[in-house]
Order: sequence, then C-alpha cells, then structure tokens
Amino acid sequence: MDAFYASAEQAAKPSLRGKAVVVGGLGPRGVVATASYEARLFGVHSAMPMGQARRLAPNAAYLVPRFGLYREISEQVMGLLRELSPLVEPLSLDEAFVDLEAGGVADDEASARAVGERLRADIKAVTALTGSVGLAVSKMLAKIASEQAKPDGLVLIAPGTERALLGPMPVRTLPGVGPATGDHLRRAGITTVEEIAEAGEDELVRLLGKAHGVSLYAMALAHDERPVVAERDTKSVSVEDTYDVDIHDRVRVRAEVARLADRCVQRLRAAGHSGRTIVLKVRRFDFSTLTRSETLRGPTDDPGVVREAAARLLESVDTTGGVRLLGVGVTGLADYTQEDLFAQAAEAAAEPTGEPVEPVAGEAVIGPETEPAEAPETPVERRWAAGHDVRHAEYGHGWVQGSGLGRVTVRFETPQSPPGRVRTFRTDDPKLEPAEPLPLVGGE
DNA sequence: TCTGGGGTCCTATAACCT
DNA sequence: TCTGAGGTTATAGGACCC
Repeated sequence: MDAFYASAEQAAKPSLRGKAVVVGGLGPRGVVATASYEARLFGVHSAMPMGQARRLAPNAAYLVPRFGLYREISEQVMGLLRELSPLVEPLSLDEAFVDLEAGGVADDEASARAVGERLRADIKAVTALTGSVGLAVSKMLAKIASEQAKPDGLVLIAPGTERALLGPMPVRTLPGVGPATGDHLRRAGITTVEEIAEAGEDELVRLLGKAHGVSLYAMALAHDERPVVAERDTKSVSVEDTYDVDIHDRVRVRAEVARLADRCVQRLRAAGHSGRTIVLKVRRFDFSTLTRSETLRGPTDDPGVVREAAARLLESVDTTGGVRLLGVGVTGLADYTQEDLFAQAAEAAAEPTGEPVEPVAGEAVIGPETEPAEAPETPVERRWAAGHDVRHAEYGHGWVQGSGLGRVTVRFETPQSPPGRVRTFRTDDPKLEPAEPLPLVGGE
C-alpha cells in the first residue's frame, strides 16, 4: 500500500486529500510513522523526529496512528491476496509476498501482469486506497519492483534482466543492508550491487561475517531462493514505552516496569501463548540501551510471575542519570495448554520462593514525596487525540483536529462527504463523544 | 525538541555436557 | 585424570525491517 497510514487518513477525512499529512507519535519524543506524498515534498519521511517534521512542514496535518482502522483495511487486502494463492506471507499491515505460481493464477509474463493489474483494481474498489505491485521470480526482486512501482503502479522484472537492473543500484537497495552495513561496505570501497558481486564471497564474509556475507553475495547475484511462507509462528511478545521526560525516581521506575509486565502478559494471553524467558529493556538518558533476561523453569502467563522476574532484572540495572524507555518482553513462547498450568503449579509448590507475591499497586505507590515536581499531572479532563473520530449530538460525525486549553476543535465530515466545517467545543461538552471510524467504502 | 514500537535474525561468549 | 572437540543453552548486544 502507498503511504499507508497517511492514505487511510486522507480517505477517511476528505479535507486532508491533496494535503500534507503526517502520522506518528505527537509527544515531544515522537517520530514519523508515515508521511503522505504531499508531505514528502517538504522532506518529511518515516523515522524522522516529529520536531524536525514540524519545522519542515509546519502546515501539515499531524495525526496519531489508528491501528484499528489500518488493521481492518489490511485484512480486506490480505483477503484479496488469499484469493490469488494460499501462499501469502504478510510482512506488515501494508505489505505481503504472494506466490502466484503456487496459486496457479499466473504462469507467464502476460498473465502475471494481468493478475497484478486486476489486484490493484480490486484493492482500490474494496478499500478506496491505492496499492503497488512488484512482480518477479524471487522475494527480493519482487520487493525491489514494488518499491519502483510506488505510488500506484506495477513493475515487472523480466526474467534474465535481473543482474543488469541490480548492478548499478546502491548497496542499500538489498534487503539486510542498513546504515551500519552500508557504512561498512562504503569504507571498503563498495557502494553498488555490482561491486558486491565483484568483491567475491570470501571478501564479503571477511567484511561482514559468515551468515551475512554469504547471503549478501547471493543477493547481489540475484540469487534468492527463499520460499514464501504463509504462517510463521510468533517468537516473542513485548511492550515498551518511551517517556516524555526521563524518569529519575527509582520507585517510579519499578512501578512502570510492573505496569509494562502486566500489559505484556495481557497481550501474551490474548494471543493464547505463554513464555519461558522474561526480558527487561532499559534505554537510559544517553540513549544507551541494555537488556537483561531470565529464563524460568517452565512457561508462564502469570502476571505476578512476570512482574517479579522483571523486578528482579531491574535490580541489576543502574538507572541513575535517568531512564528514557522501559520495556518488558517474553520469548521462548509455548502454546498455552492446560498441562503447562499444572506443571507450573506443581513447580511453584515444590519450590518455595521465600516470599509471597507482592502485588504492585501501580499509581498508589507514587506518593507526592517520591515524585519530584518535574512532571506536572495533566488535569483530569477527557483526552481528545488528534485525528480520532467523534460524534456530536447536533453536528454528527467528525474528527478531532486539535485540542488544548480546555477546547477541542472538530471537523465534521465523513469519508463520503465533501470537505467539512470546523467547530470548537469545550473539552467537557456533554454532546461530544468518541466514535468508531466509518467504513471508507460503501457508507451510504 | 533528536532519535517510536513491535518484531526478527545473527553473533559472541560462557557454562555445561558428553 | 587430563585435555580437547563439539554440541546445546542462556545471555547480551546489535543490525535490520516496517
């Protein structure tokens, strides 16, 4: 999908069509998730700090991501892909590989092109959004083709032309070459795919290590036999938060870790998993990041157990100087089964820990004397997140354009309406309530 | 106003086992 | 008994991807 989050917001909000739209974290430490093509003209791009984006494009619309909406659209598109082949490998909400050969829908260039164009038309009809299609003999080349096809296009790499096409491209084109590997190669005088091929496998292994060297050399020769894999099992579940202001208070750090552990377990359970290894992640004030992990004797999905392990891990970390991010994760996942529970209970009974599980009381732990004046509590008013849908008793459906100082500004429009009017209300206006996103297509 | 959140995979090292 | 080769696990860190 093209500029997926931003395009979805433009489809939902007629007044934003043709305008610069930036979707991402709006806090002081937010980064850009997606910029619309209009915003990209100002130099805004993914992963850029929001502050920088605002300097480059001060008049763009800045919105918080709405994953629920994106997930619904994603499922519609993945459904269309599965009509083409059982072998569909999603890479993210907005990207997937499809093995057309396995689907029996394309066996030559012309039929592949026809399938691709029909798919693009179907995506547009079903979602009101544009998608791009890359067609080639391997995953790597299909991906490169789809990048070239964006926005709203289709590119087919004809068999036999791969090496010639790849040769002059920068090394960063190849999957697995990021900033670090790119620098590494550049220092060795290698800047194009051609030069990787000329360097030879031995040289690449010497530069980058065994696995990376071998695979990169193969990619440079356009050799990529990786199969399209439909269902890949989840290997880990984690949650993390970056704080608007570094946390110095150790008591507060402990409370946050307990909160994150609970959230992580919620997600773990929702996915029907339990896990054996607990991981704590700490990013300090200077952006240095460290992880600590502990492997239990058996898998768990017990919040108390995860909380305790995370708390233990925290005790081995020095947080003086302040903490910017905390995270808690679980790996070594097992399917949640009744046996696991019994085994766990038996183990717990057989292995006295010496102290009972101390429930962490979240907010209650934070007393005024432990909380320096650095983080003023936001008043207990309703939060109106920029971009979220609302309904007003008189004016109907709209979305939050901005809020602050006890006021919230709403634009009243729907995916099918013309661009709408803006009105401002008090944040506690009883006629205003949060609403679900409306369908982008087919709404009356 | 520098730098999110959710993942995957690879590497190195140490401990332990055979 | 000592030494070594080689496997598996646990742990920590880093690169990369969207």
